[in-house]
Amino acid sequence: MTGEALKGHLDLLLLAILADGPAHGYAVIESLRQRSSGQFDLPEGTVYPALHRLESQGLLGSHWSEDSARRKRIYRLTPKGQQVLASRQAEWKKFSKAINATVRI
Amino acid sequence: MTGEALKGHLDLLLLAILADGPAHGYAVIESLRQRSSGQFDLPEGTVYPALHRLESQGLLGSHWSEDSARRKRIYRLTPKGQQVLASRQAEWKKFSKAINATVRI
DNA sequence: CTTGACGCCTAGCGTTGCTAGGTATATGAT
DNA sequence: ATCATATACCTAGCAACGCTAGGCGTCAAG
Repeated sequence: MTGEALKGHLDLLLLAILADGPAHGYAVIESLRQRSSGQFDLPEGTVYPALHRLESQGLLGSHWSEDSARRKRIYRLTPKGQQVLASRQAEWKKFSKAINATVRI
Repeated sequence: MTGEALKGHLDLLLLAILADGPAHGYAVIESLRQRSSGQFDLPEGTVYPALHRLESQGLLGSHWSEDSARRKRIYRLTPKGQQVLASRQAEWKKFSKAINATVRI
């Protein structure tokens, strides 16, 4: 359903989800689905590598939760991640405005 | 400036430009730049292959203009291209709404 | 005891925008 | 005359990224 449209915008989505508080990968996928009313129903093979990428870039931190029998890797936004989120939001606004202006919607 | 954000949305832009009438590749690039106020300043290596792809998909037709000394390949929207443009526009609206809902803008 | 939800992972694929290079004509400045 | 710039086209190959498809393991319900 999404085609290739998501490319380059997934980071914004993940950072925005985690700006509401720490969460593990599977929960992120559910939040994505709920907030978008089912539009973003992303496979794990999309989300997990993206989270790893964001962590390797220093935008996310993670730790393994111990209180549950099922292992969960909890991600949280770093200060750098918050800054990048803000700039990604601004970029998205400019981008979508530019698309609308070009397509004349 | 665009990063990878454009991926999957270029077709929409090109179809929308050509919906205003036939044009050659170089003119399409200029229209893109003007309509987006400079945001979409795309290299030829991006636009020309994309036009070829759209033509091979039957969304565009083309012919070589003879009246000018400089050769120009004039592209025009096919009926199929108009249909696809309409659905791409609808997809873009849904997509941008879903992003805004997820990011909470 | 098997199905399904939960929860994680990664190798490799396909698409796509872009870089970098090439060709050629017209125009304006030096 | 010559050189730079704008116009106008092209393509091989690169890099990024979302996704498929597979795997591993826990837990609850039927």
